[in-house]
Amino acid sequence: MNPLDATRALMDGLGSEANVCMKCGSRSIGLCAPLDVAALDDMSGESERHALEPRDAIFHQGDPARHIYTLTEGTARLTRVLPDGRQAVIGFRFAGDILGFTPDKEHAVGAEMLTKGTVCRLDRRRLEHLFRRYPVLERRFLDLCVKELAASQDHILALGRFSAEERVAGFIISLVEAQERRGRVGPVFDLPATRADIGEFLGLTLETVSRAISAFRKRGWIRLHGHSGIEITDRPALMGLGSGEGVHAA
Amino acid sequence: MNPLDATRALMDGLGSEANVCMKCGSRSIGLCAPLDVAALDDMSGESERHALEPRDAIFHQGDPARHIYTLTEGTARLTRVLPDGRQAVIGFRFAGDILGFTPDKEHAVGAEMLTKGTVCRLDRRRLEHLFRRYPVLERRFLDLCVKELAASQDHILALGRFSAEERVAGFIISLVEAQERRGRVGPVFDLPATRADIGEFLGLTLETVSRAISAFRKRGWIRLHGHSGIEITDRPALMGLGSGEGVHAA
DNA sequence: GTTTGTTCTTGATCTACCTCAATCCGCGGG
DNA sequence: CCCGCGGATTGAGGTAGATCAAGAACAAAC
Repeated sequence: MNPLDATRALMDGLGSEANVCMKCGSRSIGLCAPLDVAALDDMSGESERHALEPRDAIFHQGDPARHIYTLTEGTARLTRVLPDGRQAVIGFRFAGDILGFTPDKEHAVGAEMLTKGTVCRLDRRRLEHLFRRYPVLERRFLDLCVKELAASQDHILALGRFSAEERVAGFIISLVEAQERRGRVGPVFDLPATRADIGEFLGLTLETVSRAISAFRKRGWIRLHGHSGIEITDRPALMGLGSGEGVHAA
Repeated sequence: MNPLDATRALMDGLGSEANVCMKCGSRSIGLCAPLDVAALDDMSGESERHALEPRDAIFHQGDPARHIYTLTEGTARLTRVLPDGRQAVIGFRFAGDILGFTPDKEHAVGAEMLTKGTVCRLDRRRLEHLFRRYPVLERRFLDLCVKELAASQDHILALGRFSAEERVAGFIISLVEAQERRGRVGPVFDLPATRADIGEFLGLTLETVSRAISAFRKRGWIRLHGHSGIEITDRPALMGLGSGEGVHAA
């Protein structure tokens, strides 16, 4: 069921390699950022890397929450399904983000890859040991957690008070900023998700998302390159709309 | 401006009293829950208690975030205002909850009391020292943070996918559960907030909240006692609606 | 008990977004 | 090159909830 099980045999060798962590592209932004070389070496032995394809699940909603994951490459989607089948996208995650920490015994959300990528898997108990050995790691974890909480509050604000266009504009801006924080430059970037995914994230339908994007295009705020490529041509306009400046926007 | 400043003189004596923490009603549910007597004694010297009246601000959006607060008695509201004046209620907080932690230098949200109550104020830097002295405290803080993150995701789900009645039902249920976790029993409990506050929390107008509550009353799911008193007479019905069972609800 | 102000309720209308439906685009395979 | 299919776009009409407006219930002060 879980594709990680299927790929385990293939990847097991990698996990024990001495200095995988040293080569990790997310070393400078993820959980491990504050660790020194010795600690990273230690960490290599505790973690397993897994390569994943688009649409692969990292974990399912309801799975026992035995591991914590770091997304080291690629983009993932956090989803939650309701008893009656409705689905919501809780968030998107990028290289360096942590996935799967929960106070409960089971995952309340599911996580699936949107692109190819890799995750780094850590046993929850071993992480607790690591916390004891490297207090700076626990501090880092707490920081990331508080940051995520702040981001959640932004999203709550957007869902509760923003119009459709404001939400889409804010989403595009936050994506660009997330990419820039990870070193991506250049005017055109890729939407990692379909209109349907974006809609489920923003509490809108895919048609409404599409209409908002079309409106931005017609106003000359963005240019589209294929379905997923977006070039921002009027960033201030987009930012103004997406951050709640309301009708006073320039 | 900040009412804490105004009441400081009045309360300063209290803060230095040796064993305030021992008498603290929130000792068993708040941040300090895992601390032993010696640590609590230590903590007493680091924290200041403040009594607050309804509508008093604990801190304002934009204030420098120099302190962390524990709400020891009463109910508070977290709000956020947008550049154009729109306001959203990000959440409600009860005895034992922590307020005001943020990764930034300024508070991104404001916090105001809805009832009379008391808060316990801790300097952020001193808290870091305490973390070093009592690692169990940092662990506790992390736990509370992760729990809050899970609650935020629930709220995101509700705002994005729930109908007005579902949101109001879910809100009432979550309130009751929060009260019960704090020892409150009995069939009738008080809504801590006005219809307007509830609406701003749920992304609805006060009229829509009122209509939902009226609908529940007409269905015999609740009885009202004055404006804020609610007695739940059909809890399964409310829970079914409020947890996303959709049209299949019994 | 009356007054006064606040909060809540209920009704009528309006609108942003949803829903349903048709067409279009872009990309990979034959 | 053309086909086929999963997305994306665009249009037309419906609806949940917003908005505007009038009263009613409640609470606190006198």
